[in-house]
Amino acid sequence: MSALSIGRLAADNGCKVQTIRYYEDIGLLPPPARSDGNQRRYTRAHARRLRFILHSRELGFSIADIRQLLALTDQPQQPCAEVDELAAAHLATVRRRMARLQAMEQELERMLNHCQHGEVRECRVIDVLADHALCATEHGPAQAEG
Amino acid sequence: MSALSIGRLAADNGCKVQTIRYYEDIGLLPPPARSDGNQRRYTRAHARRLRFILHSRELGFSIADIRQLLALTDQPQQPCAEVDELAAAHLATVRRRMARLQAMEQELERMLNHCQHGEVRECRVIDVLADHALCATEHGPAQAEG
DNA sequence: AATAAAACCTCTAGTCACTGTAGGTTCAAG
DNA sequence: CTTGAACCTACAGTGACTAGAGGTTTTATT
Repeated sequence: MSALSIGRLAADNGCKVQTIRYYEDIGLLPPPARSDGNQRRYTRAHARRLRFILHSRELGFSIADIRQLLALTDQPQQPCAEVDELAAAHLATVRRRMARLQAMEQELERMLNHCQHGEVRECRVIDVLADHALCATEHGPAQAEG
Repeated sequence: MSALSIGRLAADNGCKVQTIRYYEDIGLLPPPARSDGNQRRYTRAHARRLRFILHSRELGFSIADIRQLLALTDQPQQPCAEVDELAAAHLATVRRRMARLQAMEQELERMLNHCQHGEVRECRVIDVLADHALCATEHGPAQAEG
């Protein structure tokens, strides 16, 4: 009878104790049994589910996506088209982010290369930041989750 | 004599009215003069500063970075080494994020390519999410600001 | 068995960079 | 002079955690 404490579960899987409690709060991890003193005691099923969540997060899936993916795993005999769609949509998002970062990278490189390392008054970095017309690319707005 | 309303300033520069008020709140934009009826009236200097902020944000600089950059522009006769350092550090951050996104991209591609489009029970996407050992790369944790 | 330290508990607030809403006031056009 | 758009302040919410306060339980050592 594996009865993991929350600290053990966290250490085993490389996350913080608070993160596990958070996933329980938002309903991603089912509430585990409790000890006589009200401390959480996890089974291997919990550990599996936690690993799924953590790994999906590492691959950039949102909590909302993961919620859906977990729901789909509870329907093992259904076709996996929905899973694939979710993953494909996420892949597209990742690619959009990469494109934006690439545009940023190019502009940052460009401005650093043009800087003469003199005074701030004549600094190319400052000039470019002050005027988008000096940019070579159309870089969109910044955005979250890399 | 140019006396821009907040709505005009926002429209001219492609941001939201609230964003401008927010930048004032946190001390990035100086409080402008007010009309008799207490509405904000901006000068071209405000517009310039706002564009600097917005453009820096587009290039992925944090508000903290921008605060520093703005402080440096107020010292035009100083050497621009600090500016360059900030930009270089940011470039490094951008590259780290790109590398992480690239790892994600590879794994997502791989799992989608291996999926047989059968049932969830045997879906490669689900399998990989459940077990990091099935990954080809060491992809670190996700993270913010793309 | 007693003690002390480490780990656990709940609850709340903070992070970042905004965005949205409520409830009220002012401005510009007709 | 009226209407409606734009403005005002103040506060709550977003995502995905993270950190802290203040108190309880477990575990290890003596």
